[in-house]
Amino acid sequence: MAVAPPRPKDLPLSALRAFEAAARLESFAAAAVELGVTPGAVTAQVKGLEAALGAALFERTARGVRLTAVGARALPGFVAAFDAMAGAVQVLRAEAAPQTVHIATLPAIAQLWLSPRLPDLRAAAPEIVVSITAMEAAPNLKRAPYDLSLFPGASGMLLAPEVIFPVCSPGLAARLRGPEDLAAVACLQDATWAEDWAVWAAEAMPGQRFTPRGPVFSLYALAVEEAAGGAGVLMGHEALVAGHMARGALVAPFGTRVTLAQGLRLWSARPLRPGSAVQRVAAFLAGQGWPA
Amino acid sequence: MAVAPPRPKDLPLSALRAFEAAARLESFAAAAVELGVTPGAVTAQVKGLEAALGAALFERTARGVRLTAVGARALPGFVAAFDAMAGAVQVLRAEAAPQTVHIATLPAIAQLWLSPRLPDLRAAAPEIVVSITAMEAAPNLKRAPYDLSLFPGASGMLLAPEVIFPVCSPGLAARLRGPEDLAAVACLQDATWAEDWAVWAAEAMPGQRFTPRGPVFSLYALAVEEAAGGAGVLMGHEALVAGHMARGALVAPFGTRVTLAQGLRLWSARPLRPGSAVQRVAAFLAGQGWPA
DNA sequence: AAGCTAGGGTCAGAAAAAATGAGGCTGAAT
DNA sequence: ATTCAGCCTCATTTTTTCTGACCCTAGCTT
Repeated sequence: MAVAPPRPKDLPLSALRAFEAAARLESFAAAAVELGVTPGAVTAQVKGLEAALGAALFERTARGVRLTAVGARALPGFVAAFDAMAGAVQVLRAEAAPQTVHIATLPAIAQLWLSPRLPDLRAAAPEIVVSITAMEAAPNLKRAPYDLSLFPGASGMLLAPEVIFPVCSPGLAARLRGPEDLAAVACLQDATWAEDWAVWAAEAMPGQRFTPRGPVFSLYALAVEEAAGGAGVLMGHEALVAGHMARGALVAPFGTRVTLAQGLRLWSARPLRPGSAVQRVAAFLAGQGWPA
Repeated sequence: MAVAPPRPKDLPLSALRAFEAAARLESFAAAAVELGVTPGAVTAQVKGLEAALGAALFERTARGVRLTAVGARALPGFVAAFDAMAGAVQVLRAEAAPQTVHIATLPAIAQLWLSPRLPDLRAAAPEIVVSITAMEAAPNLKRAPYDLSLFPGASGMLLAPEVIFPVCSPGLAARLRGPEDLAAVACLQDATWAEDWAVWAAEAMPGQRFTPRGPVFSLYALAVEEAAGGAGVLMGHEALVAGHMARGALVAPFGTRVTLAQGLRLWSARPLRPGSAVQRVAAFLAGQGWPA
């Protein structure tokens, strides 16, 4: 005979997630990217939340959004809550699929560094399933569903230093006497490492202005193939062109090598449990010495 | 020119919420009640989550569900995460509507204890909006969106002891010589406090079996009105019938009063910030002495 | 043994929520 | 003045979620 409980419904979780992302990133557009939706969806979610609360959370300007005092005071709790949620999801995933390891990395690293090492890894630990996701920028490991990330950076476990120097096919190399000959050939560039040529030139040709001319690639692995095919000179990252150099497809025509401050580094989302699949994969990757 | 990121989509939050509730309560049916949906909806959510994970989270039996080892290891993280989320929502609500206080209580307490005191509260703090939600059982304050809860219980701040004794209209009282006369009149009962008569009878008529006969109400306030109208004898809760007794509508025909172990108590969801609307309302309620 | 009950499962259809896509507005930077 | 990045709106579409009705099983009751 008890009456139906007309309870005040709670706030929708998805709207809270949109608020948290938008507030943390201080941008609806950035939040939309993070959440994988369109900006309009974020607008709608936040608007719905504000309507439910009866208070504004953002101040909108033509240049973007800024948190109101109310929103700013509420934000830290949500950041913590969603961090905790993501952590719980990681634990759940690990429990559900204890032999699967998810790795996030740059496309170039995935193809040129990680991929050649996978056969050995499979041989060493055939029961581990390695899942690799390529992306342009390192994910927020507190949130994204990856166990390991492999990116150039300044902190984390160093897997290989970043040493760069021009590489090209042996045939093309025969026609290059010195760095000044670069002006006469195509200099392949990669969009991800747009600064490479300038950095190297500053070392190899001090005082001279050098503007590389040649095709720009968005996939470094493709640029490597093109260079091996004789299309031009590419700024090689040692860790990524080592395979091609070892089999003679690429050679270094000049002696100048530049070591970048950041190297290829490994991060883990959470402390590695000894014996876990993640820990074993990390140990394998860390143990990959660099073939001289 | 960057390729569209085909990212692995995260687990749906609503499914995680269903899992958390079902796992914590160890019952899909109970989770459905807590979430305000039908059991079928919970089934579907959990099933979807299990499918996404590729692992079973519950063992189903005809008598209910039990967590699997995987589910059990994942649960604590989700409980913590949803607690944090609810806390963040509370903060957000408080920031958005700092002058609103949400109180959860029994219907009977709402009508017979709280309601008569609201005019004084409004007079003392007219800027505070008090929202009262009646429910059958005390909510989980860590989760439910209430600032204060007012229920019979053993812990929390005592607002009034629970003293019970029979009450009836003055006219009916004149025909009652002693407790044994109760067998000849209607004994009104309330579903929420089904044990009241037995408890009181054990004290007032030791050794005798006493089974109250009379209508059963699911709304105590209605039973009080009926009793005042002469419909029978009701087991009165002092804090709730005081108003009617003060104006003579109800009288206590017998001298035996029984004090229950638990009293009317006030809980708050989180520490009271001095000067906050919640703190002021709590102080007002706590300061309500009991008219002798 | 038959009936009852509590707790889950399933399914089709309905309802609600969320997302899209196209167009518009604003103000800072060029 | 023009461009451009960001946000807003709105109608429409897509996806998710929920319901409602019914079935199934195991433990109790009668």
